[in-house]
Amino acid sequence: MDDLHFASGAVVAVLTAQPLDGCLDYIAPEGGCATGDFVEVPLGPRRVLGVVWGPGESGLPREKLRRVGRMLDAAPMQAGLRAFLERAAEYTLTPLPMMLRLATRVPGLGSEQALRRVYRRGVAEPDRMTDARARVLDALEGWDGAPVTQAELAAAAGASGSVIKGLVAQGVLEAVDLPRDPPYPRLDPARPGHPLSADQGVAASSLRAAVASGAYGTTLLQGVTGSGKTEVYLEAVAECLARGRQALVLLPEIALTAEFLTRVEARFGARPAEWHSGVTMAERRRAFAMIGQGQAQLVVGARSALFLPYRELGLIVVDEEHDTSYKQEEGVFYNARDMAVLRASLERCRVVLASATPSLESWVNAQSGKYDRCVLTARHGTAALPRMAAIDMRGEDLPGQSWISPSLRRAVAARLEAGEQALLFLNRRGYAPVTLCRACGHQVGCADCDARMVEHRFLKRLMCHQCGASRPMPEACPACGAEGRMAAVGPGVERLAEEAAAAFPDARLAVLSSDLFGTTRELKAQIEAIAEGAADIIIGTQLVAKGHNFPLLTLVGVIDADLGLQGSDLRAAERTFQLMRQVAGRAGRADRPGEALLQTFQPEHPVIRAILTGAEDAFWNAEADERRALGMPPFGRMAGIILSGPDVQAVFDLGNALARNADPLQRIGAEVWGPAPAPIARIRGRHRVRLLVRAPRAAPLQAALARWIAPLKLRGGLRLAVDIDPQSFL
DNA sequence: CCTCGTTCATAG
DNA sequence: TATGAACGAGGC
Repeated sequence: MDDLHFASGAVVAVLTAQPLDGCLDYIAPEGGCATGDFVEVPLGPRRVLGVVWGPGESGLPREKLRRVGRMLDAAPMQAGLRAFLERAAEYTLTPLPMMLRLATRVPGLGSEQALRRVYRRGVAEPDRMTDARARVLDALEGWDGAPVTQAELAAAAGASGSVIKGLVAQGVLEAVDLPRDPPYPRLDPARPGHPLSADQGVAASSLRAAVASGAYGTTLLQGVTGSGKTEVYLEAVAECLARGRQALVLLPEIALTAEFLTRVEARFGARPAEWHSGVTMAERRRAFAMIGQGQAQLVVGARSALFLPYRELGLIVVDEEHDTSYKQEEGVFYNARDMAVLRASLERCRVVLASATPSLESWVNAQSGKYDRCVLTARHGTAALPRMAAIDMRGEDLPGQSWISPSLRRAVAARLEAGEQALLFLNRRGYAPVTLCRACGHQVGCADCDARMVEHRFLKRLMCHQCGASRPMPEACPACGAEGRMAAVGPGVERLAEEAAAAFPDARLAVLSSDLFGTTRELKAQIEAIAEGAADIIIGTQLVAKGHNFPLLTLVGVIDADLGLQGSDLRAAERTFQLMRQVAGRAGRADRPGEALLQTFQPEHPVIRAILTGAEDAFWNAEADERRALGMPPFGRMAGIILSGPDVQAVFDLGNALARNADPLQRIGAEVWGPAPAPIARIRGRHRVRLLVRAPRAAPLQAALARWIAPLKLRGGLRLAVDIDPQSFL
């Protein structure tokens, strides 16, 4: 994408962030403009933000065009980012203006750079030295030349602002106006890092070499839990910074950034820029501006950080690359891991995908040689990998309404005796997954969707885990009216906690489930307390699998290891494998290997076997083969199903039906990303809703849709189009 | 006949 | 998205 300059009066296409289909043509302003310039353009009665995108393209007669309003004070959008937005829009079947919106979501873009007044020592001497004046000058001395505002200086000196004013009037102090957003402190890549093990050293130097080559490439950094992946990729970051290019580290959860920032500070001597939904408006504005000026060397952020205007990006790290939170399923649908690869390929930049349990796509790409691969086998700082074993539930004598097998119970008791911590893992929130009436057999379902309601006893409510609806726990059956006959069926973590409390009355229990904590801060505090030994038994859902360390933990018991294997979900096996390995990896400490026990009814199931033996390659091979047999390439292409019609309700009904009842699509190997909650566009009177599908070739997808949709009766002039991405960048 | 609320097309 | 035009219901 070349940068073009347009003379005043030329016709240019301007991309706005308005919900249109594409660019609009305008007349270039006095003094001309260039591609990438941020401008303000008239749109109807409004003035909106836009970016000059290229030469005019509509062919409309000149007299119908309006003139670009004014140039905005922001670094022009570079060709790399513009190309990225275009390719990403194509790939995710998103209108380009919506992509621009992702890249311009920052307050005050284009408004005058605000100033702040700071003070430094002037040439004059004070006419009289008073106590307060001396304190001010002392405080200024102690500030070491860094910019200091009046309020800061007054507070440090314990004097009022008028003392400072007085000194300024005499020329003892000098006021200077600096931009409000200060650059980020320099990171020092030359500082010595953590000492690396032999394994880590090999991986680190290969990543350093890859970054140094200054070319696009992707490396899968695969390392078991505790093998020290972070130290290794921080070496790649160091290499990138040393070469004067910017680095981006993506993390799946905001909760993990605080700890990571501390590690960066320890490694490079200062804190990097941060970008995620929890960052304040002022800090966002600063980060956006500094990244655009190349004054932020390292950015740590969530997936949206991919759309920032880096000056010279040299490295993107996607940590925990298998994590499903990288999938954005609202508004613009994308997977940040894929978009990282796309952006890097357009910026001659390196990508590092780090995970203990890579996604199938990444594994296949590494296997086929498309990605390089670095493997860390040894654990760092911990004894050894946990010992894995199955508890065959067919041979366990377990009374009804209880779920902790005698074998597991003995193992937990032994750990408690030794003063160690145990984790009971059940990936099911709430008290019981099913609530039914013993009088008529009715199962309480959700009124808004087709899922069953889950009892949450702490909250005394029924909740729908699919759509979030909730209602008070009913006394009487909603179907037959029988009083007091509602029964809980099956276990959730809350019920498991009840059982554990009865079985181990002297143990201190802690339940970790995402719905039990109001704020991330409360959750963090609880996790820290547990890590320091405030609980003997932890009972948790998949929350505990996500990157938090429990150094005292030596036993993990999985209550229902088969849970994720039911259903026709294409990724069921992959997800179960990842989850089990991640949870098991929590067990073990420096002086003592851990143990993981999986309760299962099918110990011979290939997924369970793979989890137990750690035969990952064989497992991934089998998975890849299975998808090939479905006619699906190991990683699919994106396809969009676009529903369009004048009746918005009809469009949504069908969109939801497609997303929720996606079996026919899954059977042909397509992974469906649910419909956007709002129409993506309303064009020429027709609403459009789009589902995104990672799919096999177009033909089977189209055939499956036709078979499926035909009997659904398209209400209200509904139309359906299937749009298959013509190429894949991977 | 006027006012209010809602729906709908439209933007260069 | 945000605006204004168009329309219909209801009040005076």
